[in-house]
Amino acid sequence: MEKLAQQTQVLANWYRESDKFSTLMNYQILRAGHIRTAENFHVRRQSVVGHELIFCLKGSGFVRLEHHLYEVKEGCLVWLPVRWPHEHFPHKDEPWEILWIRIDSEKLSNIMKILDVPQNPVFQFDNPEKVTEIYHHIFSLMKSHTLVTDAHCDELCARLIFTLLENRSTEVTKSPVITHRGLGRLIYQIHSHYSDDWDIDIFMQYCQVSKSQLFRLFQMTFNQSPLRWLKKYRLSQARRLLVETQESIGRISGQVGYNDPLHFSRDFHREVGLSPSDFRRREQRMD
DNA sequence: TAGTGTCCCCTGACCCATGT
DNA sequence: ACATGGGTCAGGGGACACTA
Repeated sequence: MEKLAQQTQVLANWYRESDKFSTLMNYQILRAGHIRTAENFHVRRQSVVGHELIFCLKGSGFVRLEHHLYEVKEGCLVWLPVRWPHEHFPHKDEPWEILWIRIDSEKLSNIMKILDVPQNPVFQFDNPEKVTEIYHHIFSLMKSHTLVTDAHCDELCARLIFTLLENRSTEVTKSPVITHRGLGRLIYQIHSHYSDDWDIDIFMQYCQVSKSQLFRLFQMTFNQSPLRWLKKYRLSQARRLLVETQESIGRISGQVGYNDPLHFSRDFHREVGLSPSDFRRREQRMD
């Protein structure tokens, strides 16, 4: 089929100044719009205020954040913390049509961290129509600017954030149900003493099972092997310590159970995509 | 038949040395 | 602080056996 040369069509575009109404709300919508892109459409920015939530209505596109490139397919939403250097552009073969809003709120940085957006900014939905509906509802309200419409937009932003939290709750906040008594005992011990020297033999002793049974238990409960689970837990504690304290990387690596800071740095980089010091700098920049 | 244990082999994590 | 390469060995998982 012959491909027609297309131009980007801006189907809707709104801009809001911060004023006495908007500062009353939890979420301030700064910009919003609906764009049908051509293949040459490309946005590249160093830093702007707020967070952009881009929903891919049709086609597909890409976003780049912190040197990582993510594909965004039809029915997916990407959360872009636009204070960081970023870019987005459509797939050449099927340029995307997007609905987007740029919102700001002092709460968003924390919500973003809880949702693990820096590592995983793309959201997929079982029911994307629910998200589209929220965008269109916001757009219809953006046409007028009153205290009532602003309050309504605030409610819709909260609903959108709720949808994202709900969407990711299975990955982020759901604790696996631990039915095995020995495994429960082991997990409790690790949470209390995660910096101790743990190995498979000690795991087996706590659980009172053989090695293969231990692996099966971890696979069933956490969908990963015992030491991989331990490593992820230690690195999550390291992230917390890097943000909450000013301890050196070497000291933190020891506190979370690594004998070798180099080994810690390498694992951290693999898991987070940044070195521990870069991660700390970035988190401090966000506050 | 489901649950569990044993054996065995390959992979990759870890440690160390070295360099930037 | 971080990267890289090489040697070592524990982890991981498949195949099969055992047992209640």
